[in-house]
Amino acid sequence: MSRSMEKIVALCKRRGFIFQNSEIYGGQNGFWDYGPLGTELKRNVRDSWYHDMVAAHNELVAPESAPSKYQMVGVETSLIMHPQVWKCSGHYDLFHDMMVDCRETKSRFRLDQIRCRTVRFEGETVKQDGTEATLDRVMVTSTAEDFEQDLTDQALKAFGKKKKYADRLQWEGDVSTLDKVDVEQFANVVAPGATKAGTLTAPREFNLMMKTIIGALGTDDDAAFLRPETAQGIFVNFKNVVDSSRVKLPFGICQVGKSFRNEITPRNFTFRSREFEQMEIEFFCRPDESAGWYKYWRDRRYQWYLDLGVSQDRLILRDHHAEELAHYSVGTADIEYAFPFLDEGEFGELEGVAHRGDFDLRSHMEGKLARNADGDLAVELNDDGKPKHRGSGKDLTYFDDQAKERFLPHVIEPSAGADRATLAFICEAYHEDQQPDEKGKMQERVVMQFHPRLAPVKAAVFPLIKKEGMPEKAAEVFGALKAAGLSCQYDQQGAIGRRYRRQDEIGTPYCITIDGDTMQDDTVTIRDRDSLEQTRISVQDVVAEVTGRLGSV
RNA sequence: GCGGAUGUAGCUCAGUGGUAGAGCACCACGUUGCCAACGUGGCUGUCGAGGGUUCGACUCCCUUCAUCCGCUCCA
Repeated sequence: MSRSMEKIVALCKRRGFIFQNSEIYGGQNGFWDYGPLGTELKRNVRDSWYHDMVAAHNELVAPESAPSKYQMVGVETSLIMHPQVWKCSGHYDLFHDMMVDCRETKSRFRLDQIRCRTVRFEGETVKQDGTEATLDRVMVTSTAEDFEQDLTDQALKAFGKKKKYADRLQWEGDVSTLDKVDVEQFANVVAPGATKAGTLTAPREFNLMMKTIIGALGTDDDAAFLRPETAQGIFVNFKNVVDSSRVKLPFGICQVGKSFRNEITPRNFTFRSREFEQMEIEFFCRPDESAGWYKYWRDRRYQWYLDLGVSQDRLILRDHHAEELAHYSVGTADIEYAFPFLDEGEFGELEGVAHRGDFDLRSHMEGKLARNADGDLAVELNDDGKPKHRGSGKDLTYFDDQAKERFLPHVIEPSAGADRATLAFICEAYHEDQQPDEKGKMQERVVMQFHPRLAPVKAAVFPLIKKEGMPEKAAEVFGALKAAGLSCQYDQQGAIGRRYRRQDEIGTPYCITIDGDTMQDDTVTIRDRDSLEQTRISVQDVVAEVTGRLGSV
């Protein structure tokens, strides 16, 4: 079986799943459009998620393996939020990085992460890139953890000296970081790992948040951002939801919606896009119960993909290592899929389940948090001792009227990518197999083996031939399926085998054919996409048979 | 952002400094009638975009956009 990404992308385009955005104008890097079938598919992904997580959740019964009963509600919040939201959440600071590229080593660095120090070596010189000049004083750099040692190594390497001459280096000034160095000086800087000086480009700002302007006469003062995640819309509405909807801890607030990030390198089809859709849950619970809920959501969300047909061989639940954790996170697990565009043994993130403690609610209460010298989270202060980004000042604590306690809930965040999930389901569905044609000769078949709940078209209806009343009868059956709310296609074009193959290629699970017998005894055949098995059923049972086979949708 | 490759019909691809091609798909008619059938006929192109060289550019040159691969980046 070949799962080459190229073939999957071609099929997506050919059959109207996914198109390049603005394609007739040459395309737009990092943006994709869903065609008719892709729209149905993605809607089924979203609907399945919302149905399984929220709509069908019974708050009166504790699911097996859940620590207790819980409630689930939804919100739908605006794409653009108050700019202060992003300052307090930490996105504003973290998304604005000054970066430099090295022309020699082809590597890219965050300016503030490069340590540097000026050095000379007894009249020895270093070549300058792009000129004939030789320098007797250069600034060496390091991104290593042990930068003191690394700076020494870099300096010796630059001057072409052996390690034993380390004590003959003449250092000037203290170790600094490159963001504090004037750009004019960059010609004398030896980049990490480089052999010549002056290979760094001028620093460029990488603004990962998408900026926009509010107001018809908007100036830069009216700058706002398109949200880089939907989660903050939930956090800032936490109090509203608690005050308005009689929810009691533990409960989750869910949201499905678009988010935007200026990814540096959009790549791999829809996997890394600049506009993408998230399906997020922020689950609020008592701090002392948070570990149990974290485990519950990890397993629950992993199982969700398996239940929708993703094979266990290609789906992993991976706990982050301690050093991989974001500064606020107590624990994070990724649900990852072995996409065909990745190397063997590599996985791409579909969803992150994070234990976020009280970080988010606290941030919006008190202001932007950062780790202090003791390693505790505290409001980040400016040099003048005032909060760097002031919070809302609103009380976001929760009063537990059973325990008579007031506290800040902890949060478990299962954050799924709707486009990534859709892409994973597409990749997972793609199969090539051999099926016999009418002469019994084996023919290559492309079949999208979508789980029936996700299949963009649930059933297709064919009259075996275009006359003898069959099209009319087929139209009746088609009408009944449509009236039942099922996404269906009617096709009387071409040979029957070709019509089956067309449906296989878009993953339609069931094909219903009206033939000569139908006209006699009012029965039709229903053909299964994966087994090719045909069963004869009564016309009046068609809707019940199809909905029955589809299961709960 | 860097390096390499690619871009021609709906799809897969050929092509040459001198009138744009094939197969498949699609549509119509006929024949057949349950797994990519056959016959006949038909439709389809800003040769990714912009500029330059040339009498003439799909072809040569420059720029640009997009996709893929490798680096890099990814709170």
